[in-house]
Amino acid sequence: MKTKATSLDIAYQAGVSQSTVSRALRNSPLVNEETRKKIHALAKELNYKVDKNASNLRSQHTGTLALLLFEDPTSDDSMINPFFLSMLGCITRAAAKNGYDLLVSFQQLSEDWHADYEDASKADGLILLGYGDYVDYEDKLKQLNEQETHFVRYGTIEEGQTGVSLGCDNFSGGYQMTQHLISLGYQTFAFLGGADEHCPEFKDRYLGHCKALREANIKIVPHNQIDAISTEGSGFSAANQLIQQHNLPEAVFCASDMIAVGALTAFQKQGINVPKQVALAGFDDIQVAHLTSPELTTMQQNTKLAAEVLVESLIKKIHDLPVESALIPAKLIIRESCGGKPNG
Amino acid sequence: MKTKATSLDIAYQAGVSQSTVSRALRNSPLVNEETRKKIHALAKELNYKVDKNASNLRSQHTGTLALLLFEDPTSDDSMINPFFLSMLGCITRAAAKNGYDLLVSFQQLSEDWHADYEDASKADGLILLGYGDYVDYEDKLKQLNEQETHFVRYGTIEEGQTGVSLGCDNFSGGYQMTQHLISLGYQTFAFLGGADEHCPEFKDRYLGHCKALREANIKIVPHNQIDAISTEGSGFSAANQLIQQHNLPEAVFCASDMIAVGALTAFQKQGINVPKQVALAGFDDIQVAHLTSPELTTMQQNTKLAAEVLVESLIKKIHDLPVESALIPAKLIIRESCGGKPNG
DNA sequence: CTGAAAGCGCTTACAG
DNA sequence: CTGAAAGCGCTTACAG
Repeated sequence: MKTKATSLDIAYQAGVSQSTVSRALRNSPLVNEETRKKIHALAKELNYKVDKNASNLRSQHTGTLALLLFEDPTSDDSMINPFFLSMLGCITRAAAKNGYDLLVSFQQLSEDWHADYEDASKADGLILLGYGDYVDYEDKLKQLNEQETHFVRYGTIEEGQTGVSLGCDNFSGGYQMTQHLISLGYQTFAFLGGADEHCPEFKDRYLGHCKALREANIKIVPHNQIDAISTEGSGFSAANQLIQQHNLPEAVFCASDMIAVGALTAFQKQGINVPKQVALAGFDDIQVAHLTSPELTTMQQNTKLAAEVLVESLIKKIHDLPVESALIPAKLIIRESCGGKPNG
Repeated sequence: MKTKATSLDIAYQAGVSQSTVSRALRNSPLVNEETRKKIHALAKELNYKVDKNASNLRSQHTGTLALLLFEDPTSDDSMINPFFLSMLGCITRAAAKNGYDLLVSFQQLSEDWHADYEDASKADGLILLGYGDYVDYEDKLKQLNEQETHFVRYGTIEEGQTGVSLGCDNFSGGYQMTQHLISLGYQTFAFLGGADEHCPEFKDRYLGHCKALREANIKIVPHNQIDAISTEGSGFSAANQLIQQHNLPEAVFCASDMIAVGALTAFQKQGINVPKQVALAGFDDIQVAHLTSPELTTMQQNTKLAAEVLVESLIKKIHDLPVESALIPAKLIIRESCGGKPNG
């Protein structure tokens, strides 16, 4: 085994003290330009890198962010929700852009996630991501807060909730989509997706949906709201249940694209044409949304922006700057699955 | 700011030495069962976690793996290749299963990736992932090897290559798929995807394709191999180029599903029916493959297994155990896009 | 601008 | 089974 170079080796070869090497490497203005250059050259030559554990231990911060991804326990073990996977990609980029490393961890198993990362000095702060049932997590979030652990979560904003939450404007998204469907002339509706406090983002989408319906004097049919989690299989089942109820509505708004994709298959298997016999809309604008046939009309979440806001807010929290919860607007993407004229 | 509990705090409260606390917390058999329990209880009460930086520094290993994801520089900035995103998910799981944390990093920018992680004691080893142009990287890999940095890469296996490589059996995959197409009665073929040393996995798929063709005495038409990288847009362009060449072949084998998805759109825009007028096959079996219409016949990569092998091999390397390069078989998934009878 | 010294919070020989 | 002590490789007051 080769032995790794340390700052002492460099100090020895440069004929300066170890402190000076440390300063030079961090480009402290306290160091003479020439010695600084000499030391940098030597470091490069010896393939020296500052030991992160040592510097973290000494300076008491890590320069890394931990992303904790909560998965729907019911979802297929091998598959991660594509929306979160894409968020993960954007967050990694955003973290790198801000000079932080990113530790990624799936959290369906560990019970101790609320403490494992920042408390163990693995990360300076946590990003919580997932269609998590924050009702269940609330206690742990409280505990995080008491321990002064820095965290931000991606999700809904609620009265009196613990910590900072960044999220998509689900209510307005549900509202906009429904208005669009109404403007297309549809009169009867269904909503596929859980709508209670255990799936708060879906609930907000549903509430926005209902608001648009009420404004247009369209009756809300309670049994046309059918629970589903964000998987194809769940969307498939929910759509089949809807079909069996008879009186198929003219338009079906799904709480997520994954649900919509499953519903699309269900309709097509029953010989029900989308959009001619039923209009179908999703939410998220994941990649598959424009690859189905018909292409899916949906509300686009701006994952890149969301990731940046998440990372930047967390960094602010780490530096004890004030951060507010905030909503990120969703954008209506009109394609083929609802009839009307596609705009993109 | 609250001050974090240290092992000394626990030692004080438990009335033992700090060494004993350290031992107890790592469940050393050297510690009396009762004191062990007392210390664990105290740790929980005080919300104590072992400081990773301190323990890593002292023990000289990190318990984390770094995943370096090389992206096709030409691909859309906001979008990560879905195949690698799914690998990422599986690798995170596999790392967790083996008790390691995972540091994730995209590497299109940094020049120093070959040293940044293990040398800085951020990780015990590196996983290299991406349709990377390993021709360009070879020098850096050599350097990694010289520094005795532990790494494994996901990719092709080549004569005299540096380090351990795990990958899909692309050659056999290309061969199998082509045999399947031939068995369906197709006589003329195109291959969409780069086939030179800069995209070694595509090249192997192409070589397997050619072997099957030769065995069936089917002429290989060089201008029917059209370069493409693994994006929809590139697949779209390649298919359009093929269409403009006239004499559309009966079957088009795409080097990846993303290419196939783009090609499908191109064919459909030109009113060319898939599979009636042209059969279309992909590779990877990414999620969208079964959502297109017609559903895509493809070669499935076993991402879960690949991730586990990758992680386990790297861990072996870290422990200086011998590791061999290995190929993971791909599986033919017959759906609709090539005609014939779907099997699943 | 530079150096000597302390100390971050652990793990691990060493001695008992 | 337990404790006292050294030391991992840095950063950072402190003194000059």
